[in-house]
Amino acid sequence: MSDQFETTIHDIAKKLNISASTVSRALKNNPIISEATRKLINDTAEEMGYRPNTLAANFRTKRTNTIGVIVPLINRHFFSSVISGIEEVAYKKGFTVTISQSNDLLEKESKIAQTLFANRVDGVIISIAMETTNFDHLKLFTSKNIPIVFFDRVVDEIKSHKIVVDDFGGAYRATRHLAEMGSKRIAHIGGPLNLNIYKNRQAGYLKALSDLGLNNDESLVINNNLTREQGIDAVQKLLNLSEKPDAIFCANDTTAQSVIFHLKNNGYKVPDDIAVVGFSNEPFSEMVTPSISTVMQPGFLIGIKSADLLIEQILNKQKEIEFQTIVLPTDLIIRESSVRHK
Amino acid sequence: MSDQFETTIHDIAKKLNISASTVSRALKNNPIISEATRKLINDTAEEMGYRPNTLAANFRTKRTNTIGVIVPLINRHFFSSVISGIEEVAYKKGFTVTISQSNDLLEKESKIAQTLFANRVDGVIISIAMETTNFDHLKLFTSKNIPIVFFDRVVDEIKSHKIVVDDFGGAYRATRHLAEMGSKRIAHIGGPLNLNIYKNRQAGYLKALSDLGLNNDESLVINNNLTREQGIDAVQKLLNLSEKPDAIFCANDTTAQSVIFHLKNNGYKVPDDIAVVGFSNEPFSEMVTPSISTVMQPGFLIGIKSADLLIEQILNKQKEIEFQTIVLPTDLIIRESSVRHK
DNA sequence: TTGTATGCGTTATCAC
DNA sequence: GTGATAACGCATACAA
Repeated sequence: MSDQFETTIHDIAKKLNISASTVSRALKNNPIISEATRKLINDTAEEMGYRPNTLAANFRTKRTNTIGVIVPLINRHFFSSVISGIEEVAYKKGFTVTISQSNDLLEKESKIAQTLFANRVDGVIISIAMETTNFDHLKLFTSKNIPIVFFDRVVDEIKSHKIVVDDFGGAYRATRHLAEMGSKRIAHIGGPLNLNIYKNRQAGYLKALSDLGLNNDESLVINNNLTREQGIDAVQKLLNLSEKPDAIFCANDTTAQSVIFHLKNNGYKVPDDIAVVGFSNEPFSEMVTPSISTVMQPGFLIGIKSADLLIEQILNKQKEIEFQTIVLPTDLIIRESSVRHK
Repeated sequence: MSDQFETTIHDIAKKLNISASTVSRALKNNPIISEATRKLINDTAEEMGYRPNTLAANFRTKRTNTIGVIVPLINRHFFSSVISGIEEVAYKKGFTVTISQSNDLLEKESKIAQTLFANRVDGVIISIAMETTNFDHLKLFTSKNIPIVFFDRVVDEIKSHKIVVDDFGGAYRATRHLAEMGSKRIAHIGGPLNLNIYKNRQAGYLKALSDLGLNNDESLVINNNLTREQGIDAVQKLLNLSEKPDAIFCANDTTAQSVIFHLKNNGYKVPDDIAVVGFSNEPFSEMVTPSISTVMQPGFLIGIKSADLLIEQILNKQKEIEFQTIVLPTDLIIRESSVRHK
């Protein structure tokens, strides 16, 4: 019941009448140790039930082989996909992943950062909270030369690797697609513009409109936090316009779904009366009726790339690094909610 | 650019001409230290930019304030909800959460367990992989008196706290509900029976049938791994029967969705020809058409409870604990896929 | 190829 | 209340 005795490298050394350093080297497969002694040591270690004390090693080396991940909310498909990708890479490379959620609150994000810092994570992967506009808590890491990789919601002010998706291009193609389906008055329900992702989606939408020669009517653009309730409010506002839209490009799928729901409830046909495109390709979007056209973001791949870049940086800390911003492609997935039958 | 100098308690001690032990005590708010010196020390610490070295403390105390979580797949709504709950509690109580996914593979689960063990996590929360039938890798923890809490997919062989939901009751109510909607031949697509959750769901189904006086036709029960593809195979088998079912109770929502999809494609009306109920209340189930009747499991609450129990155990390690199995209620959510209009 | 000596920063034990 | 000292288990610079 009580914690047992633990064998250390010293115990092994004593038993074999060799030094602890040799044991230490042998166990880490240091090539300087002869094959014979290595084998002897490994066998004895196993026989004695030796288990390395990671805590001691971490303490000694000042490294933890741990990477910290901060996301707004674990329980969101996009983020859990990213985490899944991070975890996969990290696991393969012998890193442990510590995950925290900011709940989109700056204060919590800041506390988490301090905890991770105190726990000496070797690096951080983060998508910042909606609230976050001050980045002092992240400068903790950069000031100590601890690498950060941003994804999705990135911070321009901090020099680091960044992984984003082509929000602009995705939004641009979505908007053009709506036009190609015969829409003339294309509305947009967007997110908070302090976040680049939403700014870029909106920019893509606007650029498409101007390229298409459609006049940009400001009453057709509504920005909110993209919740289900706000989606309903927004679409109702659009329906109250004297000139209603004939298409709506929503900056996420949740909004698209609530928009479609509200339209159907009010006797509008989707896509025939009003076509809808969302963003993110949440799992539900292909399952609902009508299935939702949307823009796919490769969450799992983002996770893979983020972890790859971070770990590379951790392992090559001395090197001067040229920071890159990787833009992963988005894909327009055309489904029922935007394809007119007439 | 290079890692800076770090102030230690010795630096503070030297500056104040006191001993390091006093500094250590003061910084940990040990009441034995006088208010005056405590304040002096705290102020000096701040002034000198002191930050505690968690690694050293962990090493010394053999504790990490970290709890390890192992789930089959992070990127599944139920599991990410649980994780979300765990993270919330852990964060409040000053614990860090390390998350790994087994991908439902015993080998990976086992390696993860060893890593967590080597990293000296203070406790583990786990839902075991579908494959897992041997538990040696988990006995690692119990043998060293490191607490484990199981949730969802629990292990009878290991003594510990367990959090499950009332699978039996949920399945029972789902089946009765299908009967109340006029179904006479109720089929069941279940999961692997080495997992209690699926065994219990199946038992609830069977008990309901017997209570209802419906004869239990073995050809109406199919067990598989509940993937989308296997769901389609299973429902096709059921449709090939000379006496087809008029209702199907599926052990998860993914299967329910693929079953409904296949039924619609083959000209069957859901629920009128064949009613369907799923299990888990995945987010998509209320959004699809027809919306899926299902059994709700309180994922977030499971996370909260698991973390509460685990942390309590960690903090009271000396006490003999009476292990409990907490059964959280499930709720039948009735939607379109099971409500007949005639 | 192996051994010796030392230190990492903290906490625990004992003494005062 | 405070101080002196000894670990904790490992890794590494240096010596041989």
